[in-house]
Amino acid sequence: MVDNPFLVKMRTHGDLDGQEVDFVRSLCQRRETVHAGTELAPQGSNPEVVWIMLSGLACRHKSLEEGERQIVAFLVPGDLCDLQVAMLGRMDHTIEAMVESSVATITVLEVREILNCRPALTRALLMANLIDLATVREWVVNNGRRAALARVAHLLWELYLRHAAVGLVTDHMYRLPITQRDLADATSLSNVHVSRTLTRLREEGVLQWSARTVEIKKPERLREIAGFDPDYLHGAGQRTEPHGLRDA
Amino acid sequence: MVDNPFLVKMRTHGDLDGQEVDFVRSLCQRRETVHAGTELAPQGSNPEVVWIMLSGLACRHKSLEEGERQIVAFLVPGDLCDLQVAMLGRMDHTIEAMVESSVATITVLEVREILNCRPALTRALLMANLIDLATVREWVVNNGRRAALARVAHLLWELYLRHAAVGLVTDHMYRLPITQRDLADATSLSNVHVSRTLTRLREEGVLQWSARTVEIKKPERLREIAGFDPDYLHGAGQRTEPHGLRDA
DNA sequence: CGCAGTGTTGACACCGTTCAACCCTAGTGG
DNA sequence: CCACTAGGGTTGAACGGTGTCAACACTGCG
Repeated sequence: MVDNPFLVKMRTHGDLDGQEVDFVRSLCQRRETVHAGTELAPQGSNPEVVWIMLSGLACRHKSLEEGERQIVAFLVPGDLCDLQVAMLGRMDHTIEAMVESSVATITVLEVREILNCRPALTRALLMANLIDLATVREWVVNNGRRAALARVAHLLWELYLRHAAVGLVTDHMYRLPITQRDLADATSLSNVHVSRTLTRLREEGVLQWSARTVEIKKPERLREIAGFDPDYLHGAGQRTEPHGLRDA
Repeated sequence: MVDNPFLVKMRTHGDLDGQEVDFVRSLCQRRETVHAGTELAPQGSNPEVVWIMLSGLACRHKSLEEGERQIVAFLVPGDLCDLQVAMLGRMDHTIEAMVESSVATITVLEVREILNCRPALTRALLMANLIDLATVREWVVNNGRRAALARVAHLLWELYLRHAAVGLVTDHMYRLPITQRDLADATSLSNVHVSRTLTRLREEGVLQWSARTVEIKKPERLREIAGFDPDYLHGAGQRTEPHGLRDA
């Protein structure tokens, strides 16, 4: 099993001392397993806790009339959701687990304690928040201005980097246990066109996606097709070529 | 002249006492006038201050190859930019004034002071941040899943509500001193198609846009065309029908 | 007056959608 | 062990919304 992905992420956003590392570990004690389809935070609800993804995959999505929906973010292990909403708002979208996932819950009180007494950790949380914001902005650009091929490539490359950043890439492969329809809902394409687009990427030997696992075969080419500029990840994707980050 | 729009906005996000009101006013003392086209924060820069828009209009945008660009947010009076970036990051996009604008600058030190000593104001800032985030997400939905007519309608209605929330709507009119190309860059459409779409809205008598001023003639119809759900503004757009909010 | 930027309109092309048929696989139950 | 089913993926054909290109109109300004 890899190390706690949330801890890994917090460490990349700032140097935590031993005490703070212990504190982060203790935060992730209260765990819960949710199965695929569970709505952690339905639209309209008032969450009283903040979730930390420890394993699995979740997404934020908004649905419009007629069953159409748009996914506006993926939550991978290490991500945490809705610091602000838990403190002062109502969900304007839904957070849903896409596969069986393990999450830790921390209370608003614990969050306040962090903000008051843990400057290094606070800084790391702010950084994570900044990256989340930048990522949504990049999605506007991606879904708005790039053609289907680049768009799908961009998303799969982003997810590759984000998984790599928390040690979840092995031999250029990461798990992506979602359907093409989910990918379509994230890229604002139709499921049919996502299928065609993936076929093209596969035929060009850029990547494989089977058994719920994405394998990047030509990283450089994929990045090029995607027109990817990693700035928006603010360093979280710097280990673009993870070397032997195996489970251990 | 209307009241300080930043103060108006902070007050809608929490009850500030007299002392805090004074403090907010004092924050907006150090003003600066920037002309159209000024890049307040170019991509790649490390801002050391936080801006507050007092008048005018600005946008965040990212450009791709070949001069294409995507606007990812508009900044109207009362908005403030980049709390987090000023504290810990580099700009991954550009903030640019679209017309001559008046901005106040506050230093990172002052921000820290607020976070440490002004709980009500801190709360209001967090709320503003939450709404900014929710707004970008809504843009993903808007640009990704709605047809051109609804998309343009949605954006113009959003801007209507946001101007109303800071007292900048009079007789269902607000100033929007931008070009159709700007609108196209925000909605991920071409300028030509924006032109056609606006013509349709005009022909249906829903709105007018001339002399850099948008006049909403059939609010209910516009909302309907847009498929607008105001949830994401978290109450900031509740005064949907401002009654005689005249300059005074 | 001339110019440049902006907006409008028409013709046409194209990317992506929709609809439909079909395949493949995993899971279920007999 | 096989038959059946359901969901997901693939492929083809036709349609349509939006982009592109181009010409022209309008406006404000030097």
